[in-house]
Amino acid sequence: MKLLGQEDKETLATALDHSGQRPTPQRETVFGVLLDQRDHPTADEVYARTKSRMPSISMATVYNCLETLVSSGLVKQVNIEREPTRYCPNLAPHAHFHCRDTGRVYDVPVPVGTMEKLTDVLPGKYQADSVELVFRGHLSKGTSS
Amino acid sequence: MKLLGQEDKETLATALDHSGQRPTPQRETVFGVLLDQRDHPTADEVYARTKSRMPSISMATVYNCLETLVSSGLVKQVNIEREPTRYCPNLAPHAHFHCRDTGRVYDVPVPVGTMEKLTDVLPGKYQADSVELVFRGHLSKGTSS
DNA sequence: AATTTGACTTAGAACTATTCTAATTCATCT
DNA sequence: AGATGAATTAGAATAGTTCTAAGTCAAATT
Repeated sequence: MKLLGQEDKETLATALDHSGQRPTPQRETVFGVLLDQRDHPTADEVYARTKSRMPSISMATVYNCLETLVSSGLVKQVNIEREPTRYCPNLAPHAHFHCRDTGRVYDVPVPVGTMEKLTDVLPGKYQADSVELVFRGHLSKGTSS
Repeated sequence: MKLLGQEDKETLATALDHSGQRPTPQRETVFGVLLDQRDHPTADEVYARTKSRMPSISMATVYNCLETLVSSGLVKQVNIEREPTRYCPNLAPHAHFHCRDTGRVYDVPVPVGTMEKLTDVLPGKYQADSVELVFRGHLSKGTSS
């Protein structure tokens, strides 16, 4: 899939507008890249994929667009160890699994309320507004992708 | 406290020996720095603190020592967002709280079994050998340090 | 006790992901 | 059409960390 659907386009426009920013072809294309292949690409990977759809785009713009998308709340950054930042358009609360063999990062859905429940371990003085849960390990063999 | 106690020295020697490495004055001093002030210092901070006890030490050696301690299992790295890596000699399973105001990182003790239990959300093909739980937010006012 | 060996330390260069800068382009508003 | 300001761009700069190559040191061997 090459272009952003009408629905996604409106999601983007609304979210950007809400944070006082404008939809642009570059932002739409980058957003489309993230929606099309949800494998937590790095900025480099987003750049490569975006360039194949819009050859004139620059790395700086990719970083700018990603930052814009993050600030508008449409995309989340995923940082694991000291590896390059990855980008994730999955807005539902979820955990991540980081495969030591391939370096790949997988979304792990969690039952509703699970992430919020975790804050129960926090002593009262800590007011958490975000919870991050990352597993690291291996995929059992016989699994693909 | 300036020097490593006999007990800690033996812990260090044993752990290093176990991974085929040697205890050295630099490694002992860096380890002592981490044990003395458990505030998740960055390499820069460890360097500054170590230098005040052993002025001739170099940044490269601090990185080397930290890496040695990590590889021997005595110290854990704590990575939050893209901030500099922090170092933590707390080996018990625990979570972290990252204060958005100060950037400080706090250990959050969790009930025995809690971290392990989290792996229940993982589909079978994911074999986790480590679980990382990080909260981000603010400290309610009226609390110190 | 001198020599060898190999691990450890060190200074500085190199690397990499990301951010910054300053110039240009572009769309919108008068 | 001209002005305004946001967005894009190339390349320079930055920062944390790792690498390199030379020097040091302690233990093992002669």
